[in-house]
Formats: sequence, C-alpha cells, structure tokens
Amino acid sequence: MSVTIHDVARRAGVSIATVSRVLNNTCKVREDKRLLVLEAARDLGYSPNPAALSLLNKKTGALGVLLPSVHGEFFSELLNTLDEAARENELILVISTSHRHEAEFQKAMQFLDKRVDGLIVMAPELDAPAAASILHTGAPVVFINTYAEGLPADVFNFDNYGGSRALTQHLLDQGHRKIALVLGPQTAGDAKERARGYRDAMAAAGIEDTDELEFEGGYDRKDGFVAAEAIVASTVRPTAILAANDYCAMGVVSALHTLGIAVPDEIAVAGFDGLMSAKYGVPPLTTARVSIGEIGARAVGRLVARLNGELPEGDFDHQVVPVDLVVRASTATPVSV
Amino acid sequence: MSVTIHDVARRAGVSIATVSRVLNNTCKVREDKRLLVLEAARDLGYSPNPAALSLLNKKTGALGVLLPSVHGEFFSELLNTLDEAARENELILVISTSHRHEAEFQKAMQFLDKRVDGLIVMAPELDAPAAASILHTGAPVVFINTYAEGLPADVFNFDNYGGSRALTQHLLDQGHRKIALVLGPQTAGDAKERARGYRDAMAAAGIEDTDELEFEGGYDRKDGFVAAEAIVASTVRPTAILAANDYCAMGVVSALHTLGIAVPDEIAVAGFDGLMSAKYGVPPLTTARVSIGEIGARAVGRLVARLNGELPEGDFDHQVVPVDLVVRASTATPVSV
DNA sequence: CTGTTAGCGCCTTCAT
DNA sequence: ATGAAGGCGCTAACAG
Repeated sequence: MSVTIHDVARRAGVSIATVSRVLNNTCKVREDKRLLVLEAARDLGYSPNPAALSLLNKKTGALGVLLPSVHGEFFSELLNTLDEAARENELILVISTSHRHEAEFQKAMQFLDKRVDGLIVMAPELDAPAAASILHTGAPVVFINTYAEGLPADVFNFDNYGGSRALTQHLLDQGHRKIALVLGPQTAGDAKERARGYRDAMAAAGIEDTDELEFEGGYDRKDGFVAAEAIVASTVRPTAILAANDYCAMGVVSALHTLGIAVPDEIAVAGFDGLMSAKYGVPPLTTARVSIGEIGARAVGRLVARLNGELPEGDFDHQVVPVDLVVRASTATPVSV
Repeated sequence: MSVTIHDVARRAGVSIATVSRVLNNTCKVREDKRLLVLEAARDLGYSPNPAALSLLNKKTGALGVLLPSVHGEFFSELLNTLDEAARENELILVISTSHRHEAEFQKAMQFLDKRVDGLIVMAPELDAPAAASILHTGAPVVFINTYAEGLPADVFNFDNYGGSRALTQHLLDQGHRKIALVLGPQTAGDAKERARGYRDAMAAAGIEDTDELEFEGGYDRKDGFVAAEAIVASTVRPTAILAANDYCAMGVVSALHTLGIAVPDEIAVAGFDGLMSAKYGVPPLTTARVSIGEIGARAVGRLVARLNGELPEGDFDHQVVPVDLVVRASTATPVSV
C-alpha cells in the first residue's frame, strides 16, 4: 500500500490537516511543525493520491488526445509536441487513436470525457454536423485540422487550401500545364480543401476543367503508387503530379521509378506536409510544410487557458495556421515550352 | 455538475446500493426495480466517476507508456498497437515521451506511477543498472527493446543481434567483403547489439578487424547522410553499407544520390526496422523487419495478465522477438568478383 | 432482496 | 495556529 497523508501526519506527530496545510502552503503553520512535516513527507516519499485529488477538485490533470489512425511521422511529431506542451503544464497525456467514424469518435470521447480535463481532437474525416454530434462532452474541446467551424469549440486548421494553391502555382510557374492531382480521401475536409486549392489555381491559370487530371488516391504510400500507375496508363500525359500528401508523393515517385520514368525530368512531383521523409527522398521532394509543432502548442495553450478560466465562456477561436512552400529537386526542372 | 449514483437512485426511487448492484450485476435485485434503475441510468446518461472508482479499487484503468524521443514511423506504429491492445482491455493509454536520460525517466515514472496500473517502458539508452534505478515503482513494468535483463520486470527485446548478423551475412553472400557499418548511438543497447551482430558475421567470414569499416552515425536521416559523406571521403572504398536503421539508411542513400553514386550498382545499402519508408524508397531498401505489433501486443498482454493476478510474483520473462530479413533492390546487385 | 453505513485519501470549513 | 469532522462518488459489508 502506498503512503498516505495519515502516515506523514503520524510520523510528524501532527494532524492530517496540518500536513495538508504545509504541503499546499495554504496557511500559516508554526515553523518547527512545518519542518517536521516536510521531513516526514520527504522520508516517506509521500505524494498525494491523484484519484483522491481528482474526486475532490473535479480535475484530473490529464489532457485527452483523439486521433484518426496514427500512421507515420506526422503523428509522432504531433504527439511529441503535445506531450511537451502538456508536461510544461504538469498535465498528462491520454491518447486514443484509430478512430475513423463518427461512432468511434463518439464512444472514445464519452469514455475519455470523465477522465480528462480537456480534449484535443483531430477528426478530418468528420464534417461539421458530425463533429457537432460528438461534442456532448463536459470537457472543453479543441479541434485540430478538422472542419468544424461554428461549433462551440476552438478550431485550429492548417491552410490546406492555400498550401495546395501555392504548390499548384509553383508548378504552373515552372511551365507545367498538365498537372495531375492525386486526390486525398474525399471524405476528409483537409483533402477537399487541398483539391479546392488546386482547382482554383488551375482555373486562375485558365485551366477550368481539371476532371481528367484528377485521380483517386489517398494519404498512404500505396495510394500514391496505385494512382501513379493509373496516371501513366491513362491518356493524359501530365508533366507534373501534385500528390495528396508527402507519403502519397513517395508512392508516386516509387511507382514512377519502377516504371522507369525520371523525376523530375519526365514528370515533376510535389507532396504536402513537409515531413523529413520528403527532405531525404530521392529526389528530395517539393512540398508544403505544415507546422505541427505550432498547431499542437496553440491547441494545448488554448485548452490550458480555458481550464484556468482565462477565457470567457462561449468565446471560441478559429485560426488558420499558414503553411510554407518548400521547393526541392522533385520539381526543379522547368518544362521546356 | 456530472450525474452521480445518487441522481440515478433518486430518479429510480431506490437506494444507491441498489443502483450499484444493478449496474454491476453484483447480486440479485427484484426485476421491476432493476428495470427502473436501468432506465434511470440510461435517461440520465449515467456513468460512474472513474476517480471514485480508482480511489476505491486502487486501480486507475490506465497503462503508462514511457518512450525516448518519438520520431517517425516506428513510434507511431508502436503507439497504434499499444492503443489497440489497451482498448481491448478497456484500459486507457497515458504516454510520456522524449526521455533520454535516467533522470528524465526517473521523474516521469514517479509521476506516472500513481496514475497508472502498469508501465511499458522503452529505454534503449539505459543500461541494466540505470534501468534498475528507475524501477522503484508500485506498478508492474514491462521493458521493451531495453537491455534490462535480471531486473524484476519483464523484458521483451527484438533480436537486434540476429537481424544485424543476418543482414551482414546477406551482404557477404552477395559477394561483398568491404562492408561499412554506420553505427547507431553507442549509448543504446540495441545499437550495440546490432554492431555486435555485424562484427560476428564479418569475423565468421574471416574479416576480423572491422575498425576501419565502422563509422559514427545515429538513428536519424541526418546521421546517415553525414556518415555516408564521411565514408565516401575516406580511404576505404566499401561496396556495401549497413546502416544503423532504416532512417539512417535513407540518409545514406540520399547522400550517395547527391554525390552521384548509384545504389546498388556502386554501393549496396541496407537498413534495419522494416519501415514502410524502406519499402517505398528509391530504390526499395533491404532491411530487417521488426514486428512492432507483436512486441506491443505481447507487452500489453503480459501486463494485463499480471494485473489480473494471473502471474506469480517474481516470475519475470525475458523474450527475444525474431526479426525478418527483407531483401529488396538496394542490395540486389551481386558484386562481380 | 434492499437500505444504511463505513471508509478509499484528501482538502476545507468549523471549532478550539 | 491547529485538530476534528464532513464530504467528493462509489462499493462492500452489515443489518434488516
């Protein structure tokens, strides 16, 4: 059994109330007793029982993190950031992953709701109504990379539209006109935004109809691989491919390599996310870098502020975190016109 | 305020004890009252307060996971697995990352100890004495990929030695003799084991002295990049490079590509871990695949069994999880003798 | 079968 | 300044 406040009190020869007061600096205690208590606590290695505290304060000291399936570098970086930010605030991180559907999110949120003080939720696959329906929690929620505007929660999103538009524009500036797009999962808001950015950039360049240039894909390497095969087999002969994200782009590059098509000389390729994998790819990959660290830190900061009562109720924020265009060798060769 | 057992009792017109009995199926309750309670609980959306339960049972329903810095796919896959296994057992996962030194692990473990029922710790950088010193916890611990034999804890490791030896042997079989090794962080037990496997395989092939073939490196892409530059600049002209892990190998390949050296035609490259990144690399990377899923599932299973009292005290297990040699294009070309 | 009660460990009035 | 006592939400033993 663990050492309790009673043990400390007995050893110090005082009451538990005194121990509590000393350890929390809650009010004056005679110096000699104070020292006695401190010594006893140290000797016994006492630390208060979190469950008891939690029962009393209605605070768990924990932050919940709900994610879709966590594959790859993006998520490890996100968790790293969140963990760091949480630790700075003496909060622990409780994670729950692999949620794809509204029902799974619902269940996980209900389960976590009572065990955490606040929730960080990344649910790109959920639209605003679905997100609203999972929002029946006691704990405040911050959505990340989730299109949940108008909900009673803070929402921090990457500029998926702007990043995609910038990438497309970069490709156009290189002289490309036939730019194929590998779509992300169109159930996901971020993927839809990226597609929209691409289409708007193309339209602004006078290319209104991109139907033939758009190919089904996804966020995994395999998706990019398959899409690239389809693109090559199709009648369109694009000079550039904009992939749904970096992993997808890596699959595209892998397929092109297998097919003996040179990147970027025959086909330029660009990704999205700015992973380290993109930097060290062969060839290094042009991409739009999202600042995972920044969005994570903002989310935790916001949650902590709300928990501390520093934010007025009903004051919800909706921020767009900018992304950076990073040009590398995979799009380095301009098209000879 | 949250709905408590009293609310349910009042609404159902029974005592709180009856509610508890119904909800836990702990003993017989008259059918009509049972239904009343069930209905009231459902209407109110009641679920017991975890903190109260925890205070009573001395169980938190949580598993703690302590990791070194979590970068990349390896960790996201591990967390995925652990989360899945935890959820099957109705446990939540509490994670704490970025621990590099004994002191950091120590602190994190003390902090988590009271909040979780069991701990999964991956601390490759810690030797057995250091691991022993952090082991002053009330909760049972399972070490993963940590060289902590002889400690009062279960230890599940990958066969780092065997995998590395198999990779080296594969390279030797391809006709390579000058096989350079990029070392992992030699403070880490797994990296030391991999180096040992390499040396033993080389020695068995009659190459006793590998000093000149070994280069400082690390587990990140940058480490591989820098090491490859050093290797190329050195007087040894290896025909193959065995990297500390897949990320390191990707850095090596990236550097060789930058230097205009063809892989595998001029230099073959192999990694370790079996990440998806290796599969989709250009060229696809030969590697030794570790089964993260298996080690994660085993760890959780062992912890759960111990928490359920199914394991005799003091019965600690030390298992080595085998790794699979995966041969791909990066080592496909035999050396012409 | 069911209601009452005693804690689990802690903080916070309320007395002293 | 300090000790005693109540109660956070819940389960388990104890009465009825």
